[in-house]
Amino acid sequence: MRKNKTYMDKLLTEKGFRVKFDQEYQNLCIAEQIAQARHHAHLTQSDLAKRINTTKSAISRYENAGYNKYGVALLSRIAKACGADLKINFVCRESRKKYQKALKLK
Amino acid sequence: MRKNKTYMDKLLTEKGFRVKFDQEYQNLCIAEQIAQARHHAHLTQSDLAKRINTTKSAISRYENAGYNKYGVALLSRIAKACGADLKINFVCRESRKKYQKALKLK
DNA sequence: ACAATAGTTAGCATATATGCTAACTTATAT
DNA sequence: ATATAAGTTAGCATATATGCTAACTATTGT
Repeated sequence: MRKNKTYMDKLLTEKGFRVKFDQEYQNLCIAEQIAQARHHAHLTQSDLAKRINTTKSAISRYENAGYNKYGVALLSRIAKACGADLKINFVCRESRKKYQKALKLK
Repeated sequence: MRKNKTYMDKLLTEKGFRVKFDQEYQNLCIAEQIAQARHHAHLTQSDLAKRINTTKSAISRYENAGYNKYGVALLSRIAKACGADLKINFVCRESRKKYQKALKLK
């Protein structure tokens, strides 16, 4: 993901922004997390690609937020190569409400 | 995932248990989380399958922990149908250490 | 402005995920 | 014991994820 023109920037110029944002929020998060983890490890897309035996185009695909077909296996390889662990959790909406209430969040 | 004979039970009878456990821990977690979320929603595999327009065999495949080829899109559909949200996070090992230290965990 | 590095995109081949059917095993209830 | 429901497994067809190349655009530094 380039620094100068983010996916958010693109979306903000489009109609129906809010709708798309809601639909793609999950994916946006994944894309951003990959880029963040990679930057945190001081790696270029090419560097990361080499570490996991793929090419920079595959990394770019994952970091561009229109993408929505992530595989857990590849996400996990990417995370490890960036010195991170991939955590996947099913968060029950009901228990989250309780949690938020307990913490007096919104 | 059946109640009476779990994947853990199977593993415990095998040699090299620890090695396999470490390798498959992530997947084990996903499989278990799906089953837990489904049970929490009081759904059978068939029920869940209908909700997301697939079949019980597909659900069973995901709940059986030998599986390691999860797609985020399908996981997300499953989570929603169980009243849960799928959360995916890149957890930096470094920051986790700090966190554990702060909490005086191991 | 120029070169070098970084990131993106399109398009293709192949591997793998998903949906499906049907037969099987296991659990539950009567 | 039997019937019914629940879960598993195998095998197949199709959709899609992944790896790859090559050309393109953007960024950075001099």
